[in-house]
Amino acid sequence: MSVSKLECTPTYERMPSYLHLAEEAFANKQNYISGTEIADILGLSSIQVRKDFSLAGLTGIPKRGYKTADLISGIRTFLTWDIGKRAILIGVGNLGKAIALHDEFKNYGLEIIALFDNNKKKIGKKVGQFKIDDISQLQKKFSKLRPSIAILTLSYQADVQELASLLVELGIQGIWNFTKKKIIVGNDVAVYNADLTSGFAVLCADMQRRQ
Amino acid sequence: MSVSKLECTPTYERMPSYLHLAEEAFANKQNYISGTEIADILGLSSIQVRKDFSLAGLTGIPKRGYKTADLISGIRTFLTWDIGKRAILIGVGNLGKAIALHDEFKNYGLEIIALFDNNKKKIGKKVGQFKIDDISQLQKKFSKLRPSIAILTLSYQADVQELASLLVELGIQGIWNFTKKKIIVGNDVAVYNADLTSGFAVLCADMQRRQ
DNA sequence: TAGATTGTTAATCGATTAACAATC
DNA sequence: TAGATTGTTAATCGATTAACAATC
Repeated sequence: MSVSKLECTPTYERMPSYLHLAEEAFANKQNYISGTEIADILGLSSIQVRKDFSLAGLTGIPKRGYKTADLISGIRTFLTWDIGKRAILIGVGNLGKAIALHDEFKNYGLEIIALFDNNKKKIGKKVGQFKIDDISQLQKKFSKLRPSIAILTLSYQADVQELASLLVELGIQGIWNFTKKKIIVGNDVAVYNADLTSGFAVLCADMQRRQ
Repeated sequence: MSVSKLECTPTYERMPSYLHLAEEAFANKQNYISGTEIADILGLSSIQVRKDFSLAGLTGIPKRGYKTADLISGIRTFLTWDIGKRAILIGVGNLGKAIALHDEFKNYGLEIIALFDNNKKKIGKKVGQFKIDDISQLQKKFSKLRPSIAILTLSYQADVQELASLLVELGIQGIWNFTKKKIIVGNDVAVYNADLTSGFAVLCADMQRRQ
């Protein structure tokens, strides 16, 4: 009997919106929130909310609902957002800048510690608190930085696979890939493809469907 | 007998990467590409590629593969990317700016025609070729602009639902929602939630799984 | 207590994968 | 021709939804 893979990607995708809602409720001094209430606000079914919470090991009290404080700490633990993760960002274009300056990520345990680019005009310039590093120095600086995550926001002309292979060799554990290029890595490295055009394709299909 | 809903969201999500690959192959004077080749490059199974193409009405030739020129025009038609779509963008922060300046969206039929913000310091300033408009003028300017899509890149403190309801009332057909707030709209309006933290949650889960 | 809500098992639905005939 | 590849039907797998007992 083999161990189940237990993907539940859709469940993980929904978790941040549950967390956000629980934080709002908690800030409003609401101690409990029911699955029905959450479902109504997020446009989901209450069954799905309860099932998701069950998968995350979150329990509630019949007739009262879920304790907002428990939801917040429970979801953060479930997503490992209670553990700090060091990240480097490569490709400081407009999108890279937006992500680097999005200080809310800190709340999710994501700490961006360095920015890299290959453009001589950008290297040395400041973005927020960071001075942009030369990508040719990546290998040299990696061991001091010790990042577990690399955020790739390069232009699509770059050789993203070569860069990804180097990062894997250096010991990166996760790659948040905003480029259009798909990358192939070993089984011990996680890759999430966040190319914005995928979402736009789904939106277009949905618009067509609804006329 | 009711008509099938025919969601196939995962198929639509994969389409842009097929298109990108076909464009690259075509640019390299490669007239045909096989499903096996595409699968290898994208890290998918060839069965899935063939199934996706079948759903999109794309046909190939046994032993040769799919004509790259046909893939390009076929996928663009399937995604309605051959039809121009006018869009307004609301919330000109770092992410909004990055999307407004990302000129590649033009190739997908997305034409951003106006930017709005509520920050007095930003209104009137230029971003690329656009002068930022006052959000209070949205209703007044809408009928001249005639957008079908609204891109929401506001900060999460804003009342996104109120804004979305106004947009729907004015006749918007699709909302590309980058905020953390989920929005509820009628059945004739498409919403795609593109909150970046969902993807980060999946990446964290996958990293944990792979240790 | 009565009734609302949780938690879980079973049923359904949709997407992926397997198998294989058709074909250039 | 032989073999690689397409296209499709059937089987499997996983996620969603339904049903309902447990419970505060």
